Amino acid sequence: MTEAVKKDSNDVLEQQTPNYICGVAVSLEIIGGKWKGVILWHLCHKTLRFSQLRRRLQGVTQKMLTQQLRELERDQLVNRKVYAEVPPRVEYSLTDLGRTLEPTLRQLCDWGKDFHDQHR
Amino acid sequence: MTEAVKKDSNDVLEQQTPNYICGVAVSLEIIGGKWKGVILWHLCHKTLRFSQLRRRLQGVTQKMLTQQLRELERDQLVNRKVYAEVPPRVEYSLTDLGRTLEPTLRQLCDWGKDFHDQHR
DNA sequence: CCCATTAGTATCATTTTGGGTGCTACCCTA
DNA sequence: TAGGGTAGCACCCAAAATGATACTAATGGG
Repeated sequence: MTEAVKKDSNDVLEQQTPNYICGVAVSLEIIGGKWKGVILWHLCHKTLRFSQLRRRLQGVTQKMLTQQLRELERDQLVNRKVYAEVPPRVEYSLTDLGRTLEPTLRQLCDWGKDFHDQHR
Repeated sequence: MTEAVKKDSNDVLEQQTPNYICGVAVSLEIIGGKWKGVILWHLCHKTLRFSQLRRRLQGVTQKMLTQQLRELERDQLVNRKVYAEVPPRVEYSLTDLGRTLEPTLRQLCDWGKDFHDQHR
């Protein structure tokens, strides 16, 4: 390994935020990627069924949406409720844990809009 | 195209956050990925030179770090200051625009830590 | 002289992510 | 009876992100 990590004596005490439990990294693993953040943000506003979500996420394929929702469900941010109806009906909503992301998502949304506006 | 987008009459007025300018998506494009968020978070605390940053980002390769920093610089979140010294010295710091991310990064960090703790 | 340090670049290879297509079952409507 | 709407799954492929490795130049220390 060329990338050996050596000690830096001027630097040892500055390690306030070690990478091995950097919260930022954890969060971005969960809500990162092309769709998850946006999915959660939509579900913040209201419970949606699969097809509603798909329409809101312009450009997402069925496969991707299913996949992302499965992962969010696995991470317990999203509830999946299946109704035994025909045609099928499945509703997605935020769990309590999912709701704890709301302020963060709001900030991401606001910041992103500002950024987008500035860069015109 | 099988994925045709049809109108949903029950749904038209619910489009509060159209995807084509969803701030969340914009933000995640900028700070998403494996390293950018963490890089910014470290630079929030203090200006760092390349090698210091590299030590803090356990596991990053030189190439990735350079690449991510170039993109952050291009997006005007990070300043790059080169000192004409030998051995070379390059310091990275947040721009004013970069600083506007601090509250968001703080929330991401806190949430990520909580999430990490809960899942043990 | 030899080696380490610094901040890179160039060239691969690999892994992760995202996407296209086709299939299903059931019911309703035209 | 044909077609549309629903929420998927399976399979294969393309593209993007990430990573490993080797190389550079200038200088100071031993």
